[in-house]
Amino acid sequence: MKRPTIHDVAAAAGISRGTVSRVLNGDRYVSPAARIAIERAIAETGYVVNRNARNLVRQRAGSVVMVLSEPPFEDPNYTTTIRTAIRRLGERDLSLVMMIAGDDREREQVLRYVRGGHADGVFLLSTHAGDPLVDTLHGAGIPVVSCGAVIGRETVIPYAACDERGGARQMAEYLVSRGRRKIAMITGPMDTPGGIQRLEGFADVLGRKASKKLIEHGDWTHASGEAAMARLLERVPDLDAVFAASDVMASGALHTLRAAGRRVPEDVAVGGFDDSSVAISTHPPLTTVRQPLRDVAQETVRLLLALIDGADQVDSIALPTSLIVRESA
Amino acid sequence: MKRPTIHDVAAAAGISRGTVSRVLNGDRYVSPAARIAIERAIAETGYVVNRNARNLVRQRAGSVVMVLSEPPFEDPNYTTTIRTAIRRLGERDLSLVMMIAGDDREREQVLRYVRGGHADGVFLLSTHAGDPLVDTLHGAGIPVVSCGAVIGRETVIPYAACDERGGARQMAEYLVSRGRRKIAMITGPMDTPGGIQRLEGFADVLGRKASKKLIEHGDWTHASGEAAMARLLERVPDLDAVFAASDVMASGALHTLRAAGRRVPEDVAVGGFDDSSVAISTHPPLTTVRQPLRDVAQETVRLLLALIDGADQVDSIALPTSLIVRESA
DNA sequence: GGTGGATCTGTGAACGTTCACAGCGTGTGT
DNA sequence: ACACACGCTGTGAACGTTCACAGATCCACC
Repeated sequence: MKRPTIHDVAAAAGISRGTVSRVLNGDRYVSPAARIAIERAIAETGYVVNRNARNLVRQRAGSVVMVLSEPPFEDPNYTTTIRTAIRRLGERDLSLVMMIAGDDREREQVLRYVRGGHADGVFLLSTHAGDPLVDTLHGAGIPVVSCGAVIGRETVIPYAACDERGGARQMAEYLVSRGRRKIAMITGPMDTPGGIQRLEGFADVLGRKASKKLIEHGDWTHASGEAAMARLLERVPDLDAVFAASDVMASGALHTLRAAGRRVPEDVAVGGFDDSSVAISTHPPLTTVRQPLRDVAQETVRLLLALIDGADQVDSIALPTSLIVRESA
Repeated sequence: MKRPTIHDVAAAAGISRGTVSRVLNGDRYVSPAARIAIERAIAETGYVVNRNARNLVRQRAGSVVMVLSEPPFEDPNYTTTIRTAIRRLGERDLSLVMMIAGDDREREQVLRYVRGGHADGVFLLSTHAGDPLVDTLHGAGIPVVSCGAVIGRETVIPYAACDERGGARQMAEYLVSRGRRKIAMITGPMDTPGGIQRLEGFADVLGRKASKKLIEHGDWTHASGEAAMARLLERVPDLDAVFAASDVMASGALHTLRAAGRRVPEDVAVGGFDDSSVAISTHPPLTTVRQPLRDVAQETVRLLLALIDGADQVDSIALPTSLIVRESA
């Protein structure tokens, strides 16, 4: 009934526990005979190392905590990121613990968890500008990385992200190349990298044609896309294209455009961002910008592992996006 | 630099570590004076209990593992479920470890993890019929629950789920009540509860009108919805309604219908299931069945906690769904 | 044949808790 | 006056590892 310990394995193999520990940890200096005997004993007894004991003596946690921030925008990307992170961390025998840092109580909980040494590293996801947790965690002396830049802390928290600005440029250039003259934009919240940098990329291409009149801000939701589109139409009735900083907001814009009697893409071209599941469910399907989500997650983990392994500095990285042309533009 | 231990707290408070441990764990039999002194010492030193040491001696893990199954269907529901689970488990100071069980290697990893005593319970998510992990985990003697029934193991693995069958009945009844006569269905995979039970609910209402001709199977994807709809149209050109077992498949059906020149809902009414983010991004927005996702996750956790606390049996539970009427039907 | 370096093994201590036990006052009932 | 329960406290052992150290064996080289 009781789980076998290293002593049981040692006894079964007729060898001391020190040597068992050595083969467990892949030390050299173990005779082939001992190794074989021990491996057989491990198989026979069904022994599995007790992580609590190991981590206790090693003063490590054996896990990484992924911190999600509220509010819970419907982000279909989370799943991919989580899966990828689990995979990569698993290869190093690190488990992934999930935590939420929505309110102060939860932030406190995360901090206690990390301060208590229960995690070897922190993986931030969708943390927004000014989140107090960022500095406290970094101050706690534990490796912290972010999937997507943390606005205002780009130099202190290493991150992997897609090239937001470049992706927006791709879309803007495409719209221009299709002969659109009055191109509006619905941005994300201006305290997120996706909000800020996608607008920058848009402005890069449109130059002074990207006037205030043609810019509206949303909050990533469908409803905010609808509303922003309505304001744009009222202000600039003759616009002939709109670039929404997310597919979900683009689908909101689509609804407003349809209600206003505009045809897409004939009258107004619509561009999205993310290539999420909604991109193919709209009518017409969205031309959008795809993020290399898997690679981004993978690189984020790589940075974190490097930090955990003792690197005192790592370089943030931006991965290229690709334009997915469908029927909306 | 070193983290303070219980000894440091004891020294700072001038009391033995036994008493410190007692206040840490909320024992009675601690004098008010001692309690105050210790609480101050804890605050002063910034002490946080070392979970590895605690769990080692208690022979517990202090965490629950949530097992995701492949393949990675775009399921926007995951995020809600994960968040809710984290919240509820956090209240009990249990952390949530995520694992993937897609291939044999990963299943082996999960098993080793659980067998090694690294988890106090297992939370299954979207496990499909015949997954070998289910029996092995259950056989390992660890509490296992599932969010959504595990087909073929309904009696052995307790679960919380939405009332799939009832939800499908709601939709079918609604379509009938709106005067639809030839109602088709696009089901999910028949080795999932959503696939099987939503079809059952449909059949409950339609009776022998639910002929083979009017049933097509999909695999939850957009593409499969498109294809199934095409087959249905070819076989039964005069159908006047279709119920897809997921919003994503419904959006695929919508595309096929539009391509075939059918108007929705005038010619063909379309119903979905899930009320996911795609439901409002389609044109027209989907009439669909909403699952009480948060409650389902919450109940699943409740079952698991009961099991962990020693209950030797708990009752599975199905929560009521609600019909969300939009424009597609 | 002695010295010294590999290679391999066993042992004791440590990691930071909890828990059972024993001990000690203090009051209460007989 | 005695026993006894009650409230509270300190101590030693245990949990299952790893790690540093010391020792043993073997071989090669001078």
